[in-house]
Amino acid sequence: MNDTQLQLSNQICFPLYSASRLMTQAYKPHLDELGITYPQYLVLMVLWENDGLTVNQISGKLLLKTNTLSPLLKRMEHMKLLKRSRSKEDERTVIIELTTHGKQLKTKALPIPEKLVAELKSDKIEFEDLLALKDTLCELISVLNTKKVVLENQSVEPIKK
Amino acid sequence: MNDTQLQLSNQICFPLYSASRLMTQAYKPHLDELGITYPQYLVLMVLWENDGLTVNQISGKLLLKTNTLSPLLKRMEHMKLLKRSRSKEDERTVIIELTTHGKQLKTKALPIPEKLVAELKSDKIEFEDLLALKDTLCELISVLNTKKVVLENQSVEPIKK
DNA sequence: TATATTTGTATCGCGCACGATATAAACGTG
DNA sequence: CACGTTTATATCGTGCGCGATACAAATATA
Repeated sequence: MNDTQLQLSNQICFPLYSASRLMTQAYKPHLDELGITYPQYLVLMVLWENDGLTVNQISGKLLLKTNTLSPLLKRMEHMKLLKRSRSKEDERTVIIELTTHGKQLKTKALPIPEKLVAELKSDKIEFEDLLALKDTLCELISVLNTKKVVLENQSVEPIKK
Repeated sequence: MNDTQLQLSNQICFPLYSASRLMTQAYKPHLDELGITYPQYLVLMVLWENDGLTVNQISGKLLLKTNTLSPLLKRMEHMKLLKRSRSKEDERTVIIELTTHGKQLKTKALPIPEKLVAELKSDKIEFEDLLALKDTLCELISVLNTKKVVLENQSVEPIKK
């Protein structure tokens, strides 16, 4: 293990952290016009694609814990963006469905990605770089997400026999 | 503008957001042993490299607003990690200096990056991919950070004459 | 069928992040 | 020197994000 690698992991995580915050900030003025935050936008995107999901299903798609989603969804219900209701088949699960207002926001949200791409346009960044960025990020997420499950299983395994 | 491009900003922003959170989660067990959080670790890294910076200077290095840093630094002072003191030359600025405890943590933090690299090791991710990821992220940060300054200036310009 | 375990969601406490605002020190300009 | 402006930091309110915990419904097991 040499010094290059030692420095690299520091330099991967911090740019990741900063880029993520700056990107969210770049979305903000556009989302402000819809009166929603970035996490709320994520929930809406999931529901626009597939309405009527349970809290657990949204949790799986956004990689957010349910203790983050519960209050988030409750706020969105107060904002009349969606409706929460217990499932008839399984009283534990909560079904999340978009209201008319929630569905209508999709039209207003459609031009946002285009605006962001325009803002990101730069002499320095090639389109191919962004595609490669996306691919590596997804690999990274896959590895980190799998690793987490493994660690969780490891801690559970000794208990069950 | 085709569909691929239209969706790209979402396809970039969400992985960025998820990868950042998962990375912070991956750091957590290691930072727990030092009794610090990831943002606190960032502050320490900055100070280990260059002690005695002002709040503004730390803000510039971490791209965090001072209204985020003020309480963060205050918590770290209570934890006996650093000392805050007003500058003699300019009573407005606050100098942040590491305590002996804060300096000593560096030794315990040194092996952390190595452990993280080991955890990230995977068949799917090449070392070169991580280097490219870092480079593109830094370009992205540069563009987003510059854009923000430009937007701020634009909103100020009309006021001053 | 009782009881133990698992599952799905919610609540609580804490630490960020950030926009808006406040405040005192420093600076600039007439 | 007076006074308006800028600068450095802090405070406040809100919304995440998550670990720990709670709890009821569903499921498994004895």
